Amino acid sequence: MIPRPTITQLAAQLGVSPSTVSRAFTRPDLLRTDTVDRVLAAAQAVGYVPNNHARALSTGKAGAIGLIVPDIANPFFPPLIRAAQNHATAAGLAVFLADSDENPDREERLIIAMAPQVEGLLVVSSRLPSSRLRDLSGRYRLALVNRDVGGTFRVLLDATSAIHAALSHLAGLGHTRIAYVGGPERSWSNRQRRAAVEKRSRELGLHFMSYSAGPGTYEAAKALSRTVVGNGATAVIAFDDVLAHGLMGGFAEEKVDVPGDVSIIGCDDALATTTFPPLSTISFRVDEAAAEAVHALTAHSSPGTLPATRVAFEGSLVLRGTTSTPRRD
Amino acid sequence: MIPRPTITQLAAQLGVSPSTVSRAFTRPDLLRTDTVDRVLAAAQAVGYVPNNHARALSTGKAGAIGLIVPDIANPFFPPLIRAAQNHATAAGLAVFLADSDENPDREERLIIAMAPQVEGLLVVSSRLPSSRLRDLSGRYRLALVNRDVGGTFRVLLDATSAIHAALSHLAGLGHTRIAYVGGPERSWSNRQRRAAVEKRSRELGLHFMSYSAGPGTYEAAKALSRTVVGNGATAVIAFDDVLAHGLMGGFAEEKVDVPGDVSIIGCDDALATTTFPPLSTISFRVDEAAAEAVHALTAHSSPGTLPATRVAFEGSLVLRGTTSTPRRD
DNA sequence: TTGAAAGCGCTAACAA
DNA sequence: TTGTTAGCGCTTTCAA
Repeated sequence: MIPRPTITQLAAQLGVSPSTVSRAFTRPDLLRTDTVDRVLAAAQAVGYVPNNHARALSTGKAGAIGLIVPDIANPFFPPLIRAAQNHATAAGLAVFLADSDENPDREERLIIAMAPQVEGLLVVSSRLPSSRLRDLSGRYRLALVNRDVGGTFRVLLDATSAIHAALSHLAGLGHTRIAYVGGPERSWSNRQRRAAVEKRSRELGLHFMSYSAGPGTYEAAKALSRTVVGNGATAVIAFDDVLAHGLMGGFAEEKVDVPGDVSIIGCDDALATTTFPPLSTISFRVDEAAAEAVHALTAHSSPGTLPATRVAFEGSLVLRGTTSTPRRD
Repeated sequence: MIPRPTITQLAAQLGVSPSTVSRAFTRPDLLRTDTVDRVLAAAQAVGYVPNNHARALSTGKAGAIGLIVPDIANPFFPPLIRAAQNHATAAGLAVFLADSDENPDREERLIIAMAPQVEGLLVVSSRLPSSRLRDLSGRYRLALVNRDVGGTFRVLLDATSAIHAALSHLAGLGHTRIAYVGGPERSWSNRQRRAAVEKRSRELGLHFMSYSAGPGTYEAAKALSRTVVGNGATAVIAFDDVLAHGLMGGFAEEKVDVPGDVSIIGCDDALATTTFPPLSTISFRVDEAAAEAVHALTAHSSPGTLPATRVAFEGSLVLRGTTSTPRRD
């Protein structure tokens, strides 16, 4: 590992002051263009790279944001992470990623440990109680994603209208018995989606049934598949695509035809067309949501906590191959 | 955002020197236990958290490692990332994650940008040419995963013996025409796996065919499915589970039965039993590999570059439901 | 347009 | 066992 040249060494070598070198990088507008060029060229030549820690210490800006997700292995998160990463990079910031492992205590410890080292934290699909989140939001610069807590900055992926569309679609097909298969109980999205399915089902005069795939895993959903059809549901809306996929796996084993015997609609559009038949789902503009949150964090208009703001992106229903008219009995 | 107390303020408030506070955190063994307790209690009370940047600047240790992967959305990586994260956390280090987007140039830029800010970099499944990697490894503290470049520190997930087992298994079942469906050409794993399949096929007197699913996506593999069976393969070994899954998707659409008409074996065990039928695959001890690499990075025995070392973990064949005897023609 | 100097918060000799 | 002091590398007034 070649010892890294410092700003002072570069300056000495060039016969200028350290401030000049510094300015060549941070405020080139204050320097004559040829000095800037000279400094940059020399920096390039000796492989000078600014020391981020020194800069952070001096300026008080960390040059990084943090990103906390409950489960990186859930296919919903990687696109979100990538988007956040790209937007942060564009703003000249690195990103610290952490996985809370669906554990609220671990999540809180992560927030407290990371917050001081970064300019702000993107907390996605938090599993913390609202009161804790409100409290933490008052102490640290947090942008919540997919968690609707009053008094905080939050960007939401709102499935409500898409769920309405989904139920209208199913009702139009002739379905009358609808099941919702939920995911993690601490998930705001889960609660929101269940409520939307239930409310809209009642409005449309459909019979509503609710199930919970405890931990929200493929396996848990698969284990539920028999029960769901056994209770007469002809269409199911799943909390997310992982659960929808799990149900499909269960149905395949039990020779329950999708969509012949049962229609399925997932959520998140995380699986694209990798299921067979391709899964109908609810799609979100995840990239825009990430951009919004990152932007809020990096807009240095206000140095402290973010203003209480609620931004919601609506999802849209994407029909592929897992819905059809119910089988006549 | 409450302004963060500094070590000096805490010290003043306690009537001790800053060094005492510092030592309470870093070298408590040098202090009387009751002073340590007193300091820690006060720190807790006022919410003091050490400033990582100041510490890093002072000690020269960054308190973080970097992690670069080519595509976070590929299900192979999240478990690896989690494992690395857990081991790093256990060593008191944070982790910076970056996604190179399968782009070698971007990967190199990331290495150069991140290396100075961290204690070391875990570069997973690098897409850079070996010569670049060797060069970068000489300049920065890198631990490569899944890339076998002489002169570097690398930990490999070696599929060779498991592929031998897979081919013996298929040959035993009566298969004679084997196809390999490859992934990203820049992937060392891909080249290694293809070579292993080819070599072993010849040894067993099997007819070997090679295909490439260009970008290594589900869709690319799916598009290849017709060709593969069309050319008479009765068994296919895929570069990874994503490709295996894509082939299964294609076969399902074309009413080609798995494993009745064609047997499939994937690699990485990234999909668990979420396919139907459950995918036979090659499984690796990813967690151990990550631990090995993180450990090498954090073992401060040597401060500079890591020693040239080659650690290989063998994979194992996991038979689930996608292989059987070939259909008689 | 550039330089001098102070200081960001912490650690680590060296003293006491 | 604790305190004093001098930086770590950078930015940023303030002067020139």
